[in-house]
Amino acid sequence: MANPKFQSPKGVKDIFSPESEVRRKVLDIFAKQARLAGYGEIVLPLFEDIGVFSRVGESTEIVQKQMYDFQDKDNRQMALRPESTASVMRAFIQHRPVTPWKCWYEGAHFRYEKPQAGRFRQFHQVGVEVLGTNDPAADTEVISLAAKFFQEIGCGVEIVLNSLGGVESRANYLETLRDYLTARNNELSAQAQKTLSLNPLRVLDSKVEGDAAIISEAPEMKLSADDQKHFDDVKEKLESLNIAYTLNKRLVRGLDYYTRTAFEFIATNLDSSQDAVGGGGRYDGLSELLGGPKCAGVGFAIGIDRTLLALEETQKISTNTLDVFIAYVGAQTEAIQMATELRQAEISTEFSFDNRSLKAQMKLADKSGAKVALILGEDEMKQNSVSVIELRKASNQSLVPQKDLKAHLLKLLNA
RNA sequence: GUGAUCGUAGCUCAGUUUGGUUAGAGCGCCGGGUUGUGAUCCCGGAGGUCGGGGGUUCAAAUCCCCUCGGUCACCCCA
Repeated sequence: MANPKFQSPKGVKDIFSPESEVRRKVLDIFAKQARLAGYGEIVLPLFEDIGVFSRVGESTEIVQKQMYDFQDKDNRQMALRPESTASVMRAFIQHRPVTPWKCWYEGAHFRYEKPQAGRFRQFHQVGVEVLGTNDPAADTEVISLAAKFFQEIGCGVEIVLNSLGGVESRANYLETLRDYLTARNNELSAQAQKTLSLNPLRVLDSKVEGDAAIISEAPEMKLSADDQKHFDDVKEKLESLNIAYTLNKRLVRGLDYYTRTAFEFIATNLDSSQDAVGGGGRYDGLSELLGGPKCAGVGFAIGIDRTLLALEETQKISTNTLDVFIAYVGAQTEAIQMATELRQAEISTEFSFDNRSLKAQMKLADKSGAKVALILGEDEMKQNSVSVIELRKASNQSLVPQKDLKAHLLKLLNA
């Protein structure tokens, strides 16, 4: 990094090929899986009125200190989206699509945080939401869709599952827990005390050793009969699909709006503290929070940057390589024409600029990874033909009439 | 937000402890090794105001301060 006058902002990165190629592939696989399950894409704004997000998680860190907010020229308080569920909900309330409504999305999200392994200020998420049903089958479908995605891209994940109770039992439990923890406040770590004032549920997630005893003695969430039945149903259906999961009563999630089913996807080969590659759950009270009708919902979000990080170790996804490299001697125009024709036939083709020496061009051809090099020089032009060299095989060169070139190449490339 | 650590060619780094002639290596890049042929090999070349700013000194990549950025942990989360 010499002395560039400008560089990318803190916590934000440029992604070059071939890394970007892998990423594209992963995104395509997600889109395909979502469509296969009948989800339609929703393209949302990257920023919203700040209220859309702040309403939804007043006590969360995401809203309290990680919001990338700004004032526009009309003095409106806006925020770059830190997540998309709230945006989806806002769009739903605004346009009222027929329910049950299933959508998927993909795009950049922003959180004003100190960057770290697997954590950036701009990061890419994909996700789905199902609105207008509390059928446990929806929970299961959503989880199995994510599981299928991870399987397709070859990323090992552990599915962690919990139930946070319905809107009412969750609220009741929150009170019980708050009372209990407040009573023992002075025994808690300073960190936990701070968390307690924000969200008692998340104290259960404390990793401070001294808090362990207090946490283990804490009253447990009692699911109502309905909530328990719902949860059992979700589990049963997951089992019927052979989707393995582990239960964890401590799983709480970062946003406050979750109710009933909550889940997380933990990358098995990521040992950094940022090993959650995705998460989601049910949010049956969210619509009302944003001034909408009563409307149940369930969904998840998956962090693509982190997923890619987890994938790096396994390198399961291969990127495309070039098919043909055209080297030319005094025939640049013909080379361009030929490249255009081959591309038309969906043969990926490249040639070099700047009229370089044949030797230089052959070196480029080799480095480009092309399977075949073509030479278009005076001799070939005279005979209306092209020299075809199979780069990955021991010296294998032949002269092919230009009219037969396409067919010849297709045969070589498909062999 | 708290803390640690790093920042020298496009990349990976040496040199910083014990300040001192034109700042090095490997890889990569460009060119050449006779007429139009890739890996390998040989030869040559380009490329750095040592992240930026200030200070100490006869002298700073090397010491001090500030700042920006990277990395990592805590917090939290995707």
